[in-house]
Amino acid sequence: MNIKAVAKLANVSTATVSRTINGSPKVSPDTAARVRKAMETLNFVLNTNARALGSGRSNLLGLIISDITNPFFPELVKAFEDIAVSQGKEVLIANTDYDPDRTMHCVTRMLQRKVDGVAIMTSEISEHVISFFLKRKIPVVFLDTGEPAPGISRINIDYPAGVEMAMQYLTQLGHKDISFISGPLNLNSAKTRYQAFMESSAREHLSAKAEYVQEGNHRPDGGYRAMQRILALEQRPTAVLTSNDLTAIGAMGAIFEAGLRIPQDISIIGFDDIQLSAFTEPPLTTVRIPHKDVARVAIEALLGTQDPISKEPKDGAQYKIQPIFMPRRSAGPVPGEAHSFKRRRADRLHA
Amino acid sequence: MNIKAVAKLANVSTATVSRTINGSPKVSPDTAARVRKAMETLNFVLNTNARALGSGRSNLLGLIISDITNPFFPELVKAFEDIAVSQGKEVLIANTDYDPDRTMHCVTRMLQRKVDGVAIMTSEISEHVISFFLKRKIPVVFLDTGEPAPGISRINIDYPAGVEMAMQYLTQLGHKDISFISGPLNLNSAKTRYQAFMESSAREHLSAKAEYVQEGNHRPDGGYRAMQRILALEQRPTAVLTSNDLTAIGAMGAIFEAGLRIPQDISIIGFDDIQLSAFTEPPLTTVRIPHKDVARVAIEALLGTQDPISKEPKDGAQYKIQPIFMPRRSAGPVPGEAHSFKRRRADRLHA
DNA sequence: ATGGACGATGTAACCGAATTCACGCTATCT
DNA sequence: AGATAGCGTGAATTCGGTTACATCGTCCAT
Repeated sequence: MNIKAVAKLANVSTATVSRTINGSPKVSPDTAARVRKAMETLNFVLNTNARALGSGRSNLLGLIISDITNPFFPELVKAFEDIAVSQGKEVLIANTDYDPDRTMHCVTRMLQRKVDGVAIMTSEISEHVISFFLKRKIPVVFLDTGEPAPGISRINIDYPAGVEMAMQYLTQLGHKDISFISGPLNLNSAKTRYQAFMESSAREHLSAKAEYVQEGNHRPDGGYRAMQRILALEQRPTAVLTSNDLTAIGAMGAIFEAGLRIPQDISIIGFDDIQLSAFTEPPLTTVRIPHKDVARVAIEALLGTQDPISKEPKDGAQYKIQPIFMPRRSAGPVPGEAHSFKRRRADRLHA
Repeated sequence: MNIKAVAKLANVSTATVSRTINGSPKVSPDTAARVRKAMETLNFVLNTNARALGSGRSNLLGLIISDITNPFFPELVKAFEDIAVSQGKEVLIANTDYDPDRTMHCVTRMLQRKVDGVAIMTSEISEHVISFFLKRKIPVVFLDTGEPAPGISRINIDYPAGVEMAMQYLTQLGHKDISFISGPLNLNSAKTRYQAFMESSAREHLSAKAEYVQEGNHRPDGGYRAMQRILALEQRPTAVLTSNDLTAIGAMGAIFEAGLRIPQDISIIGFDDIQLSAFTEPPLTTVRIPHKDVARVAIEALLGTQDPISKEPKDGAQYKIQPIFMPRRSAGPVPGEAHSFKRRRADRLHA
């Protein structure tokens, strides 16, 4: 069941078999046919390990994410994988669970498997780790982190713009007291969004009380608990912005349990736009991160990143991705004021 | 940056380096230390491909799922990965997207990478595919499919029991007209649940009208549309059972949009118990598939499946996993009847 | 003293492909 | 006819580890 057996059966050398497998043009059509038939009858399966070893190329793209349990990531993974496969690449997924030890383990795995490139979609990677890849001339693309640096492509989601859209929407609906539920603030990604909120908040001259910002954990239970704390505040905000949809959904649970209505009593806006957000009750108004674009750009950065001639990594390109505001029904006019606010009907299916 | 360089620096043979890496007991402690220091200073990273090729073992466990976008699977993946890593194995994930072509592609990937075992968590694999693994003496464990066969371990979720629990719960609340939203009925997994529903329905002598069963697609939008069809029925059912939580959440959207209340006007029960189900409004009553148990048993089956002496696969063990009924708030008494039904309060956090 | 057992290490074959280089054959040009 | 180019093919090397087997002391029992 190896190339040698195929070669013997087809009465050619192993080199010819290898060439046939790889679609080399310098194999005559009938030889190729003979080889293919031999592979067929032997049920031949290529050994990827041997191929990678022999050729020095693995055909693998690494994808490091923080938490596969957060629906945003599977959606991203799927998009990434679809594109990668269409380019003849495979994907190696690793998740860090926000844990530095595990992160290091993920990086090691990528290195060990000799990936052709890595997309790092978690910001919890200390910068010095990058050098591991750079030293080996492995293209890297980062989502959403840190300073520009030579040789590193970065995809930046324009969080400030996203937050601004949400804030604009809310202020236009008359909201002045807007709360924020952040992710765990020891994470860079969470800090970025938090800062965007603070800046926008200041720009709009809103009351940015310290207790208006509560820390969640990017998961529903964190949003639930954070919202409970917010609801217990003396001066309750009329709107809440959350750092991701999961948090928002958890927060909605707490709001309902307090006997309040969304959006009549309190408005809420999420971030990410996961599939389910269109199906909550009410459907969640959110800021979509266009994950397909992210995936597309990431792969483009990875595969286009090597100068085809010198094989040296090109200088890292910087990409900026614009979030898209998705008005649904969880955010409405501030209570007690008459605003024209149209309820939308069929907004669940056409996301 | 290969073993040879390390060997030279540490002044030993490559064999000794290899032994050190693999923790062989027959390396003297100080030699091992010397080798390790050499690896350190050279920033040595093992080449997994070469290792796999040389040793014939890949240390990889394959995991084939149908749709990474359905939150049930990431939860399963995570559990599986956690356990695998604790056993020193890595996980290779592949998803079929319910697509036969892609399924074949997944199987090929597993074969090519020479996995040490495969957990097939999608039922959309034609039985003949198994022979690919069996022929190569690769342990296989199936979730939830087909007939017992020698050499194949199977994990069977007791769907009939799960459906029965839900049905019992509903009938005790007075429901007689119970609808079912199935998965795509061309899939085995969906058919299994559908049949369980039909049998249970018959057992309870319920009106199993044909139009009470509507086909979804395992995703929210399918549940939404299916529910719209059900709501348009002349005699509307008072309760709906769905084939998974995603479907249930979609269906809830349709119910709310029709101006109905859950559970006062209509009860709904899901299947799976994904994280989010505790945070919908109302929290979703569902039948939990204990995914951690599934993962644990799967790995146990895979790793324990080879006779340690003969290296022949042992006869496939059969495991049965009992679902767990999770009463929350989306199912209540049949409308118009007085039933004692206690609303639960803090059921979101303690899933 | 001697043979054997054992522990630590080295030597070299091997895993299954990819790839370089050489070679033979045919077709074309002068 | 002889030089030349090109195409299809094969032999042999290489990739980076693992591992069976060989080697060499050392220590102990006889």
